[in-house]
Order: sequence, then structure tokens, then C-alpha cells
Amino acid sequence: MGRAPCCDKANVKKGPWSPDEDAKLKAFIDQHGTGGNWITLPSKAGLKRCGKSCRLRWINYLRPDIKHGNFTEEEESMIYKLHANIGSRWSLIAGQLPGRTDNDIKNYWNTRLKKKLTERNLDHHHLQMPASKFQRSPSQQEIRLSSENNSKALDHAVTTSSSISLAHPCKPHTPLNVTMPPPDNFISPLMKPHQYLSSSSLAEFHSAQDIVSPTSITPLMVQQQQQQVETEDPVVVMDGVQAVEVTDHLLIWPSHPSPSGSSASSVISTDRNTYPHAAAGAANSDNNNNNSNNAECSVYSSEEHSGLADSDALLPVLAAGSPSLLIHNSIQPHQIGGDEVPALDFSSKLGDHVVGGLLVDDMMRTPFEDSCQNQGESALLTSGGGVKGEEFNFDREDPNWWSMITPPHRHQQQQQRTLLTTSKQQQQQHQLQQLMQQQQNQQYLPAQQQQQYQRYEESLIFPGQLSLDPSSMQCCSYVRATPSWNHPSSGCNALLSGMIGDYSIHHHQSRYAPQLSWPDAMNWQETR
DNA sequence: AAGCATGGCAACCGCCGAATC
DNA sequence: CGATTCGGCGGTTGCCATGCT
Repeated sequence: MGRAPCCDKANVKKGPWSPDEDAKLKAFIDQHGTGGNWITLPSKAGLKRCGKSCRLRWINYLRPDIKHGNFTEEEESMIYKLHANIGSRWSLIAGQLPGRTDNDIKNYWNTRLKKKLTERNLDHHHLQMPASKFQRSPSQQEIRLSSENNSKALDHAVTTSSSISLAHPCKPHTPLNVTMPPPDNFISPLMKPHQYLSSSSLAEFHSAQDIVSPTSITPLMVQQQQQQVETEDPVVVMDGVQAVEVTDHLLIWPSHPSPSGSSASSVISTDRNTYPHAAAGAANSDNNNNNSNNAECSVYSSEEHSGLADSDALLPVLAAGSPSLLIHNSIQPHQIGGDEVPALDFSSKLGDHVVGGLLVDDMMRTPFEDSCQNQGESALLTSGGGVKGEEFNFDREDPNWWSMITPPHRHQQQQQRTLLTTSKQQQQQHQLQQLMQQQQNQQYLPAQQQQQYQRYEESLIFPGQLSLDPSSMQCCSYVRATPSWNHPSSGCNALLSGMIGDYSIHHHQSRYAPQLSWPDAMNWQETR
């Protein structure tokens, strides 16, 4: 049962508005505004219309900032993406398209875009990604087809939130006690495959990587890749493997060889144009690295989307249990909240085989703890955060490495730098020595607070924290964007965690980042 | 030229949730 | 705290223009 009608239906005019009525309504609102009450407006304006009808006429037609006329390609693309992510939330979609009303967009979708989308889906249904544990490489026929259907397939990846599972040789995760140091059977991100995989699993892992051995790359595939790079076609194909575009500036190559030929189970790029650009540097990096087993996943960042997107991307890689991470290129200087953040050369700072996922900031501690305490679940992956020029010079062979990367430690590093910039240098040196001594003793925090920080860091790094059911390798990740960084990529990279390894993202929460547009709109209800 | 089909779009309807009484 | 009011939203309808036969 609906509520009572807002007006006397017998005495109100319905149907199309006459120019005279339009003029009356416009004149009244121009002079008095809507007054916050549409119900009483018609009588005041001398109109025999329902208040709701007046409101609709004003909002959808008479409002001065309405944009009439055909939709541009950019607007159309935006509608596709938003509709894929949030469905028919027309008012939200309209909020992203200045001058367009929800009614306009709804009509445009129903009369044109929906049909177009249906035709596309029929055309490239066969190009959907298989959700196998180890991703197979595309067949020659598929590669030939991909050249023709690439744009359609890309559209499909953008306009649907279908399950995309990428290969990752991660072992079923073991839940950890969040307040205790890692147990003996903990799988560290620093470990190499032979350290945590059984011999049979290891063979399976190498076998899976052999599927995409560089020897299978044909001249045709290389030619297609070059053509893709040269043209403005948004589809990115690297060595014959087509990237799946997840967002505007996030691409994943499944089961892909690294540019030098060493195996990489998956490749993430933060920009569609970045991978080819980074390839040269990556090749150089690989030349210095003869042990291809370490290259489980390569992360590339672009100049445009450096820093935030890059650091975000590291988290899910580790969360998925990546035993090591090879970062080929460095990120560029970038701005965070008006502060210049220096470029970080991960390779020089951390060596070729670096641990990412430490690029988190204290700001995310609270959301994490909220999640654990209030929801009683340990499934959280935060995204965003960053390191403001700090170095991580921890010894990865140190069995206590996880305790060396806690925020207090980083706070002290910051204190050290601050002290060095003041005039009383001797005194500072003394304080610095004290700090360093304190740091060595790891007595910088009360035990309880130290455990909190440990728990925080472990949750981000330890793969076990993301697993709800280790036997099935199913995972529920609560993905949140950071509250304080109004960066559109914040959160989206973390969503990738659901695509690396055998993860599923069941829910996306963003109440900590209401100012973000698209992550806020994301609501992935995904099961496998 | 007339009749019919289709597309586009303005407008309406009824439900929902927040605010108010 | 329940009832009422109101704004907002999404689904749907119906009119009009255009195209096709």
C-alpha cells in the first residue's frame, strides 16, 4: 500500500506541460526558489499541477544547468562503467555526469545502451576468462580472435563485474592468531615456492608456468602486440596475452611471462600504457636477476598513476601469498595531500626481490581494528596508504622481520630525520643513539600496544588473515578505501586481491571513504 | 498517401526512507 | 514511538515523431 496521494488528483492537470505553464513555474522559482516545499508551490505559482509534477518538470527540463542534446562518447562510456558497477542507480550515475538528469540517463540506457550491450555480450561471450586455478594461455585461435574482438572483450571486462580468477601458486591459507607472532608453519611472503610448496605442488606450479613459456610466443603475437601499442586501441596485449582491464588504470595479465622471459604468474599494471613503457627497464632488471623463481608477480606503475596505485597493488599480491615480489621500475614523485612525496626506487632500496605490502600508513590502523573488534572477522584488506620517503632497510633473512616494520619503528625513523635537521647536532646525535638503542631493544612500546601494531601489520601481510576457510581456499575480504586520501584508485587495487589467487570478494565496504566516487559505488557480490 | 511499427522521451505511478509531528 | 508528510527514486506508461511497407 502506498501512502495517500500528495494532491487532489481530480483537480490537477496531467500530461505534457504547456509553454505557459513552463514560464509560470520558471518565473516563480527564479523569483522565490522552491522554498523547500514542492507541495505548496503549485498554488503559489498559479499552477494547477501536482507538486511532484512541478518538481519533476523543473529538475528534468527547466533547470538552467540541464544539458540537452546527444550524449558524448565519454558520457556513454561512463554510463557503461557505472551501470556495470552499481546497476540502475540512475541518480548516482547522474551525479557523475554534470548536466544530465537521472531520467535522461535512464531513458538513454533503456533505449540505446542496453541493446548495444546485449549485442556485444553475445558477440564475445567466448572470451570470458576461465576461472581455473592455474590460468591457461590463450589458444592460437583465441589470439587471432582477440585481435578482432579485443575492444569488445575489454568493454566486457569493464562493464561487468564477473568473476575473474588469476593464477597464483598460493597454498591454502592458515588462519593466524592475530595477537601472536607467526607460527612455525607461517608462509612468509619472503619465502620462495620451494620453501612452502610440497614437491608435487611445486611441480604443478612450475608446470603451470611452463604453459606460458616464451617459446610459445609467435611472431604473429608479437606483431599484434606492436600493433596494439602503436594504435589507439585501448586493448593492451603483451607477448600475445591480452590484459584484463579492471579499472581505467589497472590491468592484469594472467599467467604471463615477464618481458625478459622469466616466469611471472601475473602482472599488474596501473596504467594501460605502462607495460610496454616499463618493459625495457624490466628487461634490464631481469638481466641482473638470474633466478626467475622469484618473479611471482611484477608490478608496474605509471608516471601518472604512480605511488598510490603502485603501493596499493602490492598489498593484494602479498595478501594472496606471493612468496616474493619483483618490482621492475621505480615510482615517480607524487603529491599526497599537497605534500611532495619523493620518488622511491624500490629496487635500490630493497633489492631485487622486495617485499611490498609494507607501504601502509598508520591511518589504516583504526579501520582495521574496527573491523576485527566489531565484526569479529579477520578478513580485511585495506588499500591506499603509502610511505613518505621512508626506507625499509630490514633484513629479510631476520626471522623477526615482521616486528621490524611496525609503525612505531617508522615513527622513530622519522624522529631521527627530524632531529638531524635541527641545529643542536651533538645533542641530537645523542638522542639518536638512544633511539637506535631503544629500537634495537624493541622496547619502544608497551607490550599491549606493540601487539596491536603487530596485529595490524600481520593482518595486511600474513595471508592467513584473509582466509575464512583454509580447506576450500575461499576467502572473504572486506576491502576498504582509506578515509583521508581522496584518490580514486584507493581501494580499487585492493579489489584485485580477489582476483589474485583463489580469493573471492564478497563485499566491499567504503564507509570510511564516502568522498570517493567509484570505489564507494562498488559493491561486488561475487562468489565462485 | 495511409497504416503500422518502432524509437525516443516526457511524465506519471507507487514505493521507500528520512524528517517531522 | 507510531503516524504522517514529503522528497527522491526507479520502473513504467503513453504520446509523438519518424521510418518502413
